[in-house]
Amino acid sequence: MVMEKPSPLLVGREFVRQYYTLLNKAPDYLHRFYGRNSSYVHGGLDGSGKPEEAVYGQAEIHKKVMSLQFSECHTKIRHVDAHATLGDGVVVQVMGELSNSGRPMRRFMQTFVLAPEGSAVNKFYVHNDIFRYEEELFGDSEAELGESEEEEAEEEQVEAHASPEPTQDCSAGAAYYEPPPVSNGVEEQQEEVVPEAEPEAQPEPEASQEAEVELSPEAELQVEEAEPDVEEKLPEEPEEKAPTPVPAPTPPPQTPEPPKTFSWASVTSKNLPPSGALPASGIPPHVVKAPSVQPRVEVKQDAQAPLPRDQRRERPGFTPRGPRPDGAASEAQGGKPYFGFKGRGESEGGESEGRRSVRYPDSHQLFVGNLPHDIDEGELKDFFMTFGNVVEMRINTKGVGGKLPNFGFVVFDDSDPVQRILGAKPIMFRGEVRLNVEEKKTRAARERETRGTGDGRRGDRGPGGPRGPMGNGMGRDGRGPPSTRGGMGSGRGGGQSGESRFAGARR
DNA sequence: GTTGGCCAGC
Repeated sequence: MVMEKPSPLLVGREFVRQYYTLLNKAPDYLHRFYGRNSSYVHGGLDGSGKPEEAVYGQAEIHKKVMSLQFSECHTKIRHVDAHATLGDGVVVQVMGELSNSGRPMRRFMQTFVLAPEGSAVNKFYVHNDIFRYEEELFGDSEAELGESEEEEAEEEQVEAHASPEPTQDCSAGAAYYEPPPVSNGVEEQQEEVVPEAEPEAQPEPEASQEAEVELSPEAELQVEEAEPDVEEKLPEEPEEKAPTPVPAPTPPPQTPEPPKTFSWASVTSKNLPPSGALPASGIPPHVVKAPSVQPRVEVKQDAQAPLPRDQRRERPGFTPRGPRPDGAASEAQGGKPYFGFKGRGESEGGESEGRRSVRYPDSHQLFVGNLPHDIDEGELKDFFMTFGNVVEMRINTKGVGGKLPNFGFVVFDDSDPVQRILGAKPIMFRGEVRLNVEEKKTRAARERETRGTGDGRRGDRGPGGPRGPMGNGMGRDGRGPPSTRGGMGSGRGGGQSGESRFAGARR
């Protein structure tokens, strides 16, 4: 009842982020997103030039994925649409470009149907994944001009084999076609239709209207993985769902032990993502392309090993934990990275609710100066969402005497985006404004700088070179370390990439 | 032009 679910868009976006990150970093684990009856097709043409058919089931999907030999797969996401669909699922459509193995970017469109993973409210698995390269279908002929009948025919074919049975679940539901009692439809629309109008910027939860009723509350709690491993799987969803005649053929996880609810608390920040659109405005759409080389996805290790706590708090995404929930034990490696949100009604592991319990280390925060005066948080957030998951942000306009020195802080759930951004300077906003992005400094740090600049080097970066694995985020400010709980990421070596970049690069 | 807000104990 109480558990509010995140908006479809939010789900979609986070999923997209996780998916393409995994695709980049550990494609061999990609299959874990899928279930036993999932369908998967990833472009390609068969011998006769027809689009390839889908494969079904996690095992097959794994094979398929492996055969595709993803390597250093980079993705630029141009747009993400996500709608609530039957059976409490979410259908996600992604348009973007993908480059595999250093080959040139190719435009694609990909559609996912995320089905709820029965036991818990906000967990999903990929039930359908349909990926097509634009060029393969539009390729040589100008498809857009005349929709020749050939094409239509072709399309039909595709559908024909592409979905022997998975369609069932969806279409079956369609038969009923009852306007779902759920409020989804509503919020859904709001989000899309009125992206900008959202009251997101407000830190105050009150700002909510129908739409974000569900989000704002949990926005406050950053539960992260502060909570124990225990995932509470609710026996069933108290959610009011449509009569779903055929829920989902087999949300595989009938097993009483879902791998682990990945807490996406971080995702649900106080700001609602205004729209699914990425700032195609004028920026380098670095989008989801995974950060640095460091395979931060320790997935590799093995599915069973308990994750060190600090790893878990990084990105609540992959780290597949348990054995496969779906009983299809034979298939490749264990569990699937179901991804999910942690509704506030859900397992908080006894956390204090409504309170943000985690402070983000400076290394996750980015100071952004030289903001246009008319900017609003939604816009800025959208802008930075292309680099990573923006968890919090604030635009500060403590104008001095009428002038508005516009600056703000963007908080990511990880330090990688910050490093990437710093490494990607200059950051152009709206194609014309050069944002002054810097690692957030604390006053102490700045003072130290201003006076103590003894050597040319801007102090405090590890004397041993630009590599201090934990030079970031640990008690730099002399105000005490972020505390056991807040001190995240320090264990992970990744993300220090652009370091040398911003040393000394300030104004 | 410019680096928030902030919890909290020996």
